[in-house]
Order: sequence, then C-alpha cells, then structure tokens
Amino acid sequence: MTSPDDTHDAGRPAAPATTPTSRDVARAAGVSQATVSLVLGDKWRGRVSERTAGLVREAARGLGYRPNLAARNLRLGRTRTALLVVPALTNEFFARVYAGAARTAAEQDFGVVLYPSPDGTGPARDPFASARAALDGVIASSMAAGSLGAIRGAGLPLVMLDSDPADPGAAAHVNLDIADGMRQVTEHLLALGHRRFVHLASAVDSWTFDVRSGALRAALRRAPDAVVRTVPAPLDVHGARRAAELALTGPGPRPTALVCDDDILAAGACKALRRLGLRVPEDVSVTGFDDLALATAVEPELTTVRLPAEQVGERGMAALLAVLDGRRPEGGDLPVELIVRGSTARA
Amino acid sequence: MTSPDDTHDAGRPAAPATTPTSRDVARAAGVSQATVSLVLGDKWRGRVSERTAGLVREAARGLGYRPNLAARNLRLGRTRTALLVVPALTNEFFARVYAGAARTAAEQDFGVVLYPSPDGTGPARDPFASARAALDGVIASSMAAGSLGAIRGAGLPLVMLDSDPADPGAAAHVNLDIADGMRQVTEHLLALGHRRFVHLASAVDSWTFDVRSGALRAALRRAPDAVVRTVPAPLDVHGARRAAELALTGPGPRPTALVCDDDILAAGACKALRRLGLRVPEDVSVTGFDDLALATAVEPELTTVRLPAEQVGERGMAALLAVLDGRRPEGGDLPVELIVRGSTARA
DNA sequence: GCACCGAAGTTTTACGTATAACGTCCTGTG
DNA sequence: CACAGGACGTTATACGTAAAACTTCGGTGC
Repeated sequence: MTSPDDTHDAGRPAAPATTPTSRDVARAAGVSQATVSLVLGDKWRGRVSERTAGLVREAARGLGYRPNLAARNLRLGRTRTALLVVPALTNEFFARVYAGAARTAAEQDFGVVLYPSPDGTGPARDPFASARAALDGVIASSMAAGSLGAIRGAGLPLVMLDSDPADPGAAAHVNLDIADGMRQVTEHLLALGHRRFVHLASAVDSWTFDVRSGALRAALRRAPDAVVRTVPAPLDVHGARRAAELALTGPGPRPTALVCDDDILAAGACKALRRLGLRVPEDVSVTGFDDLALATAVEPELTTVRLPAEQVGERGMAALLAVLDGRRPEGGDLPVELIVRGSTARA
Repeated sequence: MTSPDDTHDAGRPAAPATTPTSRDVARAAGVSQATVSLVLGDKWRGRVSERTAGLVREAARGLGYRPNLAARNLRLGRTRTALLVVPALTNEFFARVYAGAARTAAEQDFGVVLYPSPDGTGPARDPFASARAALDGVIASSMAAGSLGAIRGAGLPLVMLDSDPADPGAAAHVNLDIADGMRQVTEHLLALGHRRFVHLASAVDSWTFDVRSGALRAALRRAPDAVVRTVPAPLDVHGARRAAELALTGPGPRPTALVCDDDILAAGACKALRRLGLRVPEDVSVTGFDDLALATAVEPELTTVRLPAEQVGERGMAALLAVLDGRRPEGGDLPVELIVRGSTARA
C-alpha cells in the first residue's frame, strides 16, 4: 500500500514546471522515495529487485531528475567540496595548481571552489561567506601563515601548499624542493664561471625567500670569491625591469649573472639588459624560476627551474582527501628540474 | 514560555564539539531559533527588541556561529552561486574574466564556481555534478554553442560571453567588439603601407574566426591591391611558430604583415621570423590580440588589441544577476582599443 | 468595558535527501 | 506445521534554516 499522495495522480504527464525531486521519480516509478534514494545512491544490492531498480532509473532519466545538492549536503553533513585559496589566478603557476587540484578532485567526485586571496585586488572578504558553499576542507597555496586567520578558526582540515612546513595547524604540507632548484641554478652558473651574482627577489619577507636565499648562498660557498647582492622587485615584468636597471647601473663592478625568483622577473631583467645595451647571455646570464609559458616565449628562451605545478595541486588535493578519510597523507617534497636554455652562457 | 529543550540547559558552556547551529545560539541567548534567524537575517525591525537583537548577536559571536549554507540553500531554493564555464584558466584572458566575474559576484554576495570545460584536458564530466553545488545560473565564456548541451538542458539562466549573439537560448550575451578591433589593426597596417597579409588564426571553424576574418577582409577592401591568406595555428607559442614558419617559407612573395588572433600566436610568429633571419618590425610587422602580459614581455613589444577581460566577467555576472532579478541586462558590445607598440612599422 | 492594535516573541512547517527501523510476503527446514 | 530468515520494500525521521501563522500582553480609542 502506498501513501495517498503517491497514488492518486500517478499517471499525470509530469505537469509541474518545477525541477523534479526524488519523490516525483518515486511517483513515476510507482515506488517510495526511499527506494529511489537507495537505487540512485547505488546502495540497493539485495534490497531492491533488479526490475524495480531499472524502473527507477528509467523514471529518473525520463524526468531529467537531478538530486538537489543542497538537500544532500544538509542530510550528509558533508559536501565533498574543498576551498582552494590562491593569491591570483592570473599567475599561470596558480592556474596550473588549480587545474591539478580540480582534476584530482573530480576523480574522487569532489568539487573545488576558489578563493582568490586578499593579496589579490579583491576585497578581503570572509572566504567562507564568499565561497557560499559548505566546505569539507581547505587548501591554501603559497600563503603567509598570518593571512589565514579566518580560515584557521573554522576548524576545517587545512592543507598548505608551497608554504613553511614548520607551520603548525596544517593537517598536511605539500612542498616543492625549491632549495634544490636554487642549488641547481647556482651550481650551473658557477660551473659557467660566474662569480658576481644578483638575486632578484619578489617577496623578501616571506618563507620562500628565506629558502631561496639560503640555498643560493649555501651553494655559493663552494666558490669563496663569489659575491651576491639581493635586489627586491615587484612581481611584474616592468616593475622587475626597473628594479633590474637600478641593480645593473649601481656602483661597483657589474654582475654577470642575474638569478631571478620567477620567470616574470627574468623577463623583466632581460628587458633591462637590452635597454642598457647588454646582450643576454653573452654579457650577462639570466635565470628564471617556474618554467611558465613565458619562459619559451621570450628571446632568448630562459634557463629556469621547472616546477610541477599541476602535481602540487594534485598532491594537495590527495592529501586533503587522505586527511578527510583518516589516512595519512603522502609526504616528501616534489622534485624540481633545471631546464637549461639560451639565457645562460659562459661568463 | 519556551519549549523544554530550549530551557533545561540554558546555562551550559556550549559543550559540544560540533559546529554550533542557530538553535545553539538561541539557547545561549535565551530566545527561540526563529528569533535568531530573524535577527541574523536582518529582518527583525519592529519584530524583535533592540535589546534582544543585541543578545542574539552577541551569543552568535561568542559561539562563533556560522549559518549552515546547505540548510539555507535548501530552505531558500536558491544558492546565490553561479557556474562559470571557461575553456582553460591557464589562459590569462579567462583568468581575468573570472576575476571580474568573481569580484562583481562578491559585491552582490554571490559566489562563482568554475568549470574548466571539456576543451581543456580534464575529463568531459557533467558540469553540474562536477560543480557539486546547487546553482542559480550559468555563465559560459567563448564556448561553441554545441558544447553546451548538458548545460542547456538544465533550464538555468544562461549568459554567454564572447560568443555568437545569434545563439538563442541564452538569456543574455556579453560581447567584445572584436570586429572593430580587427578593423583598427588592419587600418593601422594599411596606413603603414602593408599590402600582403597573413592572418594567423587559432580556431578556424568558430564564430569568432568568422567575425575576425570578415572584419579583416572588409577593412582590406579599401586597398584593392591588398591580399590576405589565412593560416591556421594551434594556440601555443611553439605550435604557432611552426605554423608561421610554413606560412613564411611558402611559395609566392613574402607577406609583410602577420595579423595574429592572439598575442600567443604573435609571440610564436616573432620567434619564427627570428629563426628565418627576419627582423620585426623592419622586415615584417606582427600584430597580436588580447594585450596579455606576454605582449609587453617579448621583444619587440607587441602592437595588439586590448580587451577589457575583467569587464567581460563583470558585465557577464551583472547580466546574470539582472536576469535572476527579472531585470533586463545591459546590452551593447564592449569597446576594444588598438595599442600600438614596437612590432609594427612602415612596410 | 471592550474590541482592537502593535510589539515582541514563539510554534510550526517545509525544503529534498539519506538511512535507520520496521513490515510483509515467501521459501526452506526441522 | 511452526517458524526462521531472506528478499523487497515502506514508513518515519533528522539534517539546519527561513518564514508563515500564531500567542501573549500592555496600551488605546470610544
């Protein structure tokens, strides 16, 4: 026996313009709503006959049924949705991190919603209000620990990417071996005979700067006569160009190698050198970091360090899923690779 | 008189580790859940005393209350969330469209969730399942009408960006005046004396190609002796370089102007010219499109057409909000601007 | 004195789903 | 033949919120 509202208009041609619910499917299939939920949720083995399951699926297809995610999320108390906090998507690196995270998420039937962080131009709104979605966890990329205050407090599992691994409060860290990248760059330049370095750096008060700078200086200790000067620069081509011009026209002997923390900075440095009538790499060698599309678009193509950005996103999402699952996330830094191109040559 | 569960443990120090609900706030403030909802929903003028409202707000703050979005969405049947479908975020243009859309959305307390479309590398999953959020509307950027099948069927308001305005089924269109951009580029080159053109195009079977090609040819009619050849190219620097090399080494007189549909193509064209020992702009002029960061990173800097990408996102989101509101979206194409830089010169 | 009103709440309900708990046949077995 | 137990469902409930409908109570106009 079915309840009255289930029977009395079973044959109607689905009149309502409103989107169908599982109850509508149930009516159409002549079963209860619970059965629909079981069948479509794939939990029906041994509880519903093959025939009935078929009827339900057909009815759902016929009505164009889509489960109401809000209702499901409320019922389950989980959303299978993660928040990814990145500084700015216009930076190719973060776009690739997102792509990796989104792909891995999709494979596990998870969703990703983005929050371009306060570092960007947007108003520093509450990430959670802005996400407008109930969240199961958060992944934050390349963020200073301090800027995560609001996110910390929410009690959600937090995975940090490309950030200080000493930071507590993160359930997992995924990092690139940028120290090794910097070491490779430096040794490459030392082997080419360079001794006077400038380190063009974009964020001098950050963890990542400390790592890079430390690795650069450590590698330079092999050559006792090597010197390095750090020059801060904004992270855009023309800001970097101006910073590089100042660095190159300053007092003292001219550096022969410009080690840049980002391909964008390196592109700016190349422009500065051209303006000053210097050739790359004959007069000055330049190295980048990240291996963006930009690196092979400029002339000469940049010697740089290739970062597996998509993998960072993938591992980050995998780590979050592991944490949510009660498993231990995979550890270890991701390896990076020196890519030698035309912007470096013998001193 | 309050209900039993509201009173009998009013004074407890909020023991549960679970995230607080509006009922917990109600208990703490000594009022009913409905009152909490009224106060926090800002619908309490004349229904709740100033004093009580204060108590509620304080209790909410004290408990760190955050409304459960899943419950709210279910209750309201709306989510204040839109889906933005873009080909690929690694393309700076779309990242900027997203930024504009997200900012405008945030101002109206709306959220944006992304779906990198099947054109990208990801599996061609169901956008709605992948979004994992109940949606109020969809914005699709630069998509062929055919690839939106699944989205069309959902009955959600759809705003199309940078797409064929003749396409029905979209509640609104936001377009750039790319025909005018192409006209400006062409007239600029004609004025410099160029007569032999190559049109390096990335998607020759698309609406956008038809518009660009049509505008180019229309502008060329001013010069009866002008000729143009269309050469297809993949949308990456090195694919474009190879395509341009073939175009330049083909039979017949060499073109003097390469009109490219994208700065990425233009960068590739410049590389091709350099490989062939030709100078830009002295031997061949090159123009781009989009005014990406890339345009001023390469040497020479590209003459190109600046597209207000953020504005496209803003207007798209504004149009969607208007449609959802029952208002008429603002019409009219967004103007574009020719930016003359170093990659074009007298023939 | 009483009908009426507004202020200040409260009680109740619905949103659509997933699932625990509960029938009801039907078949096989002791 | 009683009865255990599987097969196949159904009924009922909870998730947290918003808002409609209701209650209570101290004035107010007449």
